[in-house]
Amino acid sequence: MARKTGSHSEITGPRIREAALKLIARHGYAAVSMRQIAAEVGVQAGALYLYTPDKQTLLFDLLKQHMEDLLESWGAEEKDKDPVKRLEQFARFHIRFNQARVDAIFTSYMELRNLDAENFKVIEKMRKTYEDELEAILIEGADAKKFSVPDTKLATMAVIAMLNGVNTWFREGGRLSLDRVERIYWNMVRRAVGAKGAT
Amino acid sequence: MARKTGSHSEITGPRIREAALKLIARHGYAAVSMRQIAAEVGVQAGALYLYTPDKQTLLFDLLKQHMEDLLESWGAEEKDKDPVKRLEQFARFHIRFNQARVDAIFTSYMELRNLDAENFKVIEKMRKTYEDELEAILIEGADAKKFSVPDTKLATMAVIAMLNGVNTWFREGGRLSLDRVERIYWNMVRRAVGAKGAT
DNA sequence: GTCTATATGCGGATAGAC
DNA sequence: GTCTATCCGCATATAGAC
Repeated sequence: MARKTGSHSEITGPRIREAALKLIARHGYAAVSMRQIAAEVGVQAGALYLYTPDKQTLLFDLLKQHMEDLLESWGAEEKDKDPVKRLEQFARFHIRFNQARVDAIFTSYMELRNLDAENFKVIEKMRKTYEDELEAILIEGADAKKFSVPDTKLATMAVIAMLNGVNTWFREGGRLSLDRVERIYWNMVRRAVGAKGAT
Repeated sequence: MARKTGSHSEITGPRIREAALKLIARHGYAAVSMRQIAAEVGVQAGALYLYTPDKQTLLFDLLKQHMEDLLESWGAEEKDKDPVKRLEQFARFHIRFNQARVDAIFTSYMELRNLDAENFKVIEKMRKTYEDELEAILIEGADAKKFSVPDTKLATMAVIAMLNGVNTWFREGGRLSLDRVERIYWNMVRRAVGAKGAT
């Protein structure tokens, strides 16, 4: 109400991150200039520095926010007790989450090398935390003789890589619905880890 | 013999591509300058333009040469008649080939978006050709009831994504030998596509 | 909170000497 | 075949007006 004309701080911040994410996903961090981001938002380049101290921090904030979203979203899922069911839940969650944020996912994988050393460590730790969630399922299932995995670490990496692959080719409105893709991938994951029973 | 002092054309060309690949893999195409590439080779920036008309063409040549290597190497493999054995052959070939050229593989995936439209089409076509090699194996095996895959296209993408994932974590001299990794991944691939018999 | 103007440096690419 | 010198534009980031 008492807001001054031309004052938009509450919406400009998010819009900058949105624009930055979109442009960086398409062209890459190094190839996108602060001027381009500003133009996409509809402000001048100098105005961006009211919201971020520098370009590097902007990138870091994008990746950090994404990882927080990911960890919180998975954390908020109601987990099934059965490790086989929980693995299905993870597979479907991962595919759906990735598909809903293609730009953030793509950027998170592509721009890691453009983080400076300290920022990199932070993001890597969060990624590791997420991978550990999957590995914990595999370990529990293997201990209960419900999975047959010679190496849970490798199986973790294999499953995540396979699921991530969906984003490289899936497009809404194509040949297959996302639900069908989830089902087919879950079936491949299930067999890859030698899951017994359930589903 | 009759070569002039300071004339190194036969070795400078390859050295430029080598240096460019190394730097681009580490920092990204947009982040690497022609001056940096020149410094890595030990020449001045202007000299690079004797070997490439511009930076874009240099990137394209790197990716194209890599794809040619890939297609030729797979083409040169003695193929087994049994689709199950041929799938194992493909999986092991893919892991080994990728591991022997981490920079080229990484760059080929990361820098696609930095190719201009025409160059992109060329590389995409070559990539498609390679993927079709895998799909052909899956189709043949599915027809012979040796695989159980509801969708050969998805299975192709899933297998390639899974195998590509090895490069994100495998390091020579680590916990596992490459041969052991190949064996474990082949086992996961085999089960993911529901392969009967053999191994 | 945003703009305009600007400092300062690096980018790709080319010209011409050796 | 390579080097030095250079054109010219765009980059990040900041200062100060409104």
